[in-house]
This record gives sequence, structure tokens and C-alpha cells, in this order.
Amino acid sequence: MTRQRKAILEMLKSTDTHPTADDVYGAVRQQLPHVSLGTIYRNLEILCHNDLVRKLDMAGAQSRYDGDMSQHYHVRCIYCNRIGDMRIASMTFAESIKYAPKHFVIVGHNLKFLGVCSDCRKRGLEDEVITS
Amino acid sequence: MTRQRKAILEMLKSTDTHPTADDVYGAVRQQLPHVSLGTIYRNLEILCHNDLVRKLDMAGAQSRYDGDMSQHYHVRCIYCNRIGDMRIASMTFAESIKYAPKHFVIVGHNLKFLGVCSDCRKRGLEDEVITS
DNA sequence: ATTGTTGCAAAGGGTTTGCACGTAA
DNA sequence: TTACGTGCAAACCCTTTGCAACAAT
Repeated sequence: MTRQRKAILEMLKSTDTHPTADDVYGAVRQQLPHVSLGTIYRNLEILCHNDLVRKLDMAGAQSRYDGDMSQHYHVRCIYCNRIGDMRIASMTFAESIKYAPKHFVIVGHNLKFLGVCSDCRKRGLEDEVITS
Repeated sequence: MTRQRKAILEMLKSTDTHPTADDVYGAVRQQLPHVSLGTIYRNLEILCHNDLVRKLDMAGAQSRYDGDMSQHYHVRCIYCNRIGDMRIASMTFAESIKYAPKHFVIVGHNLKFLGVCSDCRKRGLEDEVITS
């Protein structure tokens, strides 16, 4: 556990904004000015692998990272990609699983909500959509 | 509606393998040998925009495209990325929506299942995981 | 001491785009 | 005819990686 890795983990634990690797880079650099983006990516991957951090895939846009490992889902604003937490109980699969193709064994799921955040609603939604 | 666009659409309507842009490229090239990959991508985007085709985001890996626009979910094999269809009723949101962060209005959702396909089960799962 | 980690910079790889030419309506 | 679509190739951009120096245990 190097200084760099610790700084990255602490940064992610201390926010609920679901930052990108670049955001993490910017924040960690205030503390370790010579840290490199490669180190950020390497450590994010290691932290994910050790279940200390979760990576949120963003459909083409930059991935986001979440230091909150409690069970929850996410909403993504379809205009600005802001992420919010959905504290809803985990899906039960008893029902779902029987609809799986016969040749698949289900081992998990991935549920994301799409929404519009208050800022984008205020902006009138006339702006360009970032991701659909 | 050019020959190229029609060929792409027909190729996608005629398969349930959820091909990548490259797969589409390979298939369309048998019919139009001079088609370019750029044209494939441009048309896939247009077809998506016109709700004739659906793009499946693949968490880092190449996107897949689906010509079947009926409501269904997908399972992805965590070893080989093969996609299967889950013909399960669409989630109702009445319950979910009340757990959204106050500043979000929910407009949709995205539910994917993870699984292991029969081929990968047979292979004994010793191989390297392609995507987690 | 030894193994793993860093910073740097270059390479990767899927996707997008500028441009001049061609084609659908 | 005229706006749109195409082929080609180069650019993009996030992310990954090779390498020599460095730090953790």
C-alpha cells in the first residue's frame, strides 16, 4: 500500500461524486504533485480487483469510480452524465433466472437508471445530449 | 436509404448473434466489397437514432448491435462476451423511482445480466477472463 | 535484498471525422 | 440538381504498457 494508492483510495472514500480517473488524478496531484495518470489507472484497477472500489462503466464516456462499496444502484443524467445513488434493494433473481437462454448460467446483473438531473432540467434541456 | 445502409440493417435483422461493428463490416463486405468501416459506424449510429437498431454497450469491449427491437434484456458471458436474450417483462418503475436522489427524474433503465455460457462452462473456466 | 510500484512517454484500439468524390431522391 | 452518403486515411481520446529508476517490507 503505497502513498499513491492510499491517496487514491482516500479520495474516493471521501466523495460521492463518482469521479473519473482524471478527476482522481487532479485531486491526488494536490497532495502528490508528481503522481502520473498511469499510476492512477493502475491503482484504480488494483483497488477494483480487491473490492475496495467499484468501476462504473459509462457507455463510451470516461469510466467513473465509486469508493462506496455498500449495495446500491446508480442513476446517470442523460445530459451531463452526473451520477446519483439509488438505495433500492438488490434484485432477486429467482424469477429472472428462468428466462435466461438455456445455455447460460446467470451469475449477476447490472442495473443502471437513466434520468435527468435538476441542473439539466433547469437548463431547459436545449443543450446537446452528451450520451444517450 | 443507400445500399450500404440497407445491407447493414438487413444483416442485423437476420441474426441474433449481436455482432460487433467489425462483424457487420465483414458480413456487408461480402456483398459490397468496397464498403468502409467508417460507413459501417456512421450508419449504425443513424440506424440507432432512428430506432431501427440497438447498440449494446460492452463495458470497454467493442459495442454490439442488435436488430431485434422487441423489448428484451441481455445476458453477457463473463468469459467470452457472448450475448444472449432474456425475454423477461420490462421492469416497472413505480417502486424504484421513489428511491431516486431527489434531484433526479428517472427516464429509463438499463439492466444487463452476467452469466457463463455453455461453451465456457465446458472449457472449465480456466481461461483468462475477458471482461469482469 | 527482493519484489512490487512509480513516472514518463509512447503505443494501443475502438471509434470518429475531414475531405473530395459519388449517388440517391 | 443538390443535399446527403461514401471511401479513405488520419485524428481522437481514454486507457494500457514498456522500461529504467525507486520504494516498500
